Amino acid sequence: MAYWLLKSEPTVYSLADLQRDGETLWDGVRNYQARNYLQAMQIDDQAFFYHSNTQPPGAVGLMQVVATQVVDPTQFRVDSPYFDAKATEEHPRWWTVKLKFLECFPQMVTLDQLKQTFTDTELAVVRRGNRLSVMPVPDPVAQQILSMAQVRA
DNA sequence: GCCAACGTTGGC
DNA sequence: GCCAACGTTGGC
Repeated sequence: MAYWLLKSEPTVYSLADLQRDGETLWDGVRNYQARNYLQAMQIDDQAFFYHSNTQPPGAVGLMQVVATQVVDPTQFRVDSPYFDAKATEEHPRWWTVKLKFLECFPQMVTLDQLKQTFTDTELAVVRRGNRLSVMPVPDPVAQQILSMAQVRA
């Protein structure tokens, strides 16, 4: 079982939204490196929900992968901001995963805490200027984040 | 609101 | 295929 970190701006889609919905399709990712990570995800992998563009930013909860290799439907919708004219039903360009809510951390693990604890090779999100919205988290790093969040690992 | 980082686009 | 211009992300 692997761990990941997924960013979302809470004004767009927050952990509270996921808690309400139960599960969600993580659609709209339009970056090839992020897509490749999404394609590498396996059922039962877990992902940290990271709130970006907030004060403070940080990891706020945990999700679980419940469906993999899902074709992102927004690429075909002309009225969607994620529409991609080069994608066809026969040859889609963008895949994603479905995630379910697992838990909301008793306390947020802030970016500041993450920066104090990990190097940018251990955890890419702490690298200055990093814009990648989907990234792997090595298992020992994930265990440590869980303990910082006061969640039993 | 500013701007660093960096991916994408398009002219050549 | 190079690279300047541009657009976006996201911390500060």
